[in-house]
Amino acid sequence: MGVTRTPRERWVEEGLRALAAGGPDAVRIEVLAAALGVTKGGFYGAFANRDALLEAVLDTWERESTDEVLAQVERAGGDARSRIWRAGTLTFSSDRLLPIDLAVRDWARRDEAVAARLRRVDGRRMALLRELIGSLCSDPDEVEARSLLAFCLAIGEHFLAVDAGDRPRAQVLARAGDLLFGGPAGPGS
Amino acid sequence: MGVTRTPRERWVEEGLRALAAGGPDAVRIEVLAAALGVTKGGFYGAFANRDALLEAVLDTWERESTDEVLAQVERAGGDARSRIWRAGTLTFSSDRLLPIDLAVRDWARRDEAVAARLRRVDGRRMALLRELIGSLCSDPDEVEARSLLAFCLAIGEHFLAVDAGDRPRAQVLARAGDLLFGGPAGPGS
DNA sequence: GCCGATGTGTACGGCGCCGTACATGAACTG
DNA sequence: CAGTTCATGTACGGCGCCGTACACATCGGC
Repeated sequence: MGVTRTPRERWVEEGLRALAAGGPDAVRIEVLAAALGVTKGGFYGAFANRDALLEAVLDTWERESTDEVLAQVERAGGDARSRIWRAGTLTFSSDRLLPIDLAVRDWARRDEAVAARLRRVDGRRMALLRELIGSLCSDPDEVEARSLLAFCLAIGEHFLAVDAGDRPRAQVLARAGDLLFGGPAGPGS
Repeated sequence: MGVTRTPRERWVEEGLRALAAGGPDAVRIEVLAAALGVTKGGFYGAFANRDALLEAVLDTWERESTDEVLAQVERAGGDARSRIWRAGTLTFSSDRLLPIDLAVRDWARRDEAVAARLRRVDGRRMALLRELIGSLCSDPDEVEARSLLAFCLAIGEHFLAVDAGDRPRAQVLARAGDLLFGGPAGPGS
């Protein structure tokens, strides 16, 4: 029997690349095939159609963004502040996950099924933030507000298009982190 | 001479609608024409091609998002906190501007010319925030951090997909606003 | 009312893509 | 070495869209 030269994962991998680079409309079977150096002939052996590929792409993204990130944070341990930082870094400083995340986030505005997935993912992320910030701050309303701010900072920072002004972006972000996780306003730093 | 039944502004208006609903890929001339109840015949009298329409669409968005919003804020007056709130509301609670803004923000990730426009727009918005928050807070580093947080909150809040948890979103946002603009941590409220 | 100018409908060629049908060829089996 | 099987190449029909060419109609000026 012939060898499977292009198994599902390779299509998914290339699909993730295309999604990250150009959004869901850029996930074109014939384009992916060309990028993989094959024709689309074998695609329909691995997937029923384009939508099935998009589902598989989202499955992979969801698993990597939640289970794998949370497992790594758990494994590395550390105090609350460093866990927050690690979770944020793994998700939003990753050349792999970040652009996919931003693309999915926009996609979710137009597709309710994608929005439902994103709610699951963001829900788990917020749960982690609430838990960790809850150990730094006692007022539950304030925990919620700080968690939302932290998440919005992590996301919004990448959608924002401001030239760094005079200050380096990293320094401003560090200062913002102080405000949220225990700067002068917090319960202790 | 014939009457212009479908002047440039109507194409631009419909283009903005399509952009807001489905991103730049959804701005299809034949689709807009159908929505306007005409054929694409007249389009190429008003525009050289599809790209020219997209430019005009962005021009309109940029003008409405900056000059018009800033003029309204200026006209209405009020103290710093209420001006911030008004600017945010005009931009990010508008059924018209908000979805266009989110679509442009994603588009900018893939198109450098769009990114440059967005930098101009966000730059003017951040300048306003710096100025207003600067009147509430003296430390310039902290002004920068709070401005960035405020902007990220305004943007990220709409890209986030979290079900409200137990608390109503508006209440959490209000609490976050307190943290940024003069809650217990601020220089005075 | 007729004429020329101008906006729009219609028809066309081309392109890129989807999904299907079938041919091909490579690997395993005996 | 022949037969079977399976992944892939190739060819095709269809669709939606872009941009062009041209016919038509509608209006202004005379």
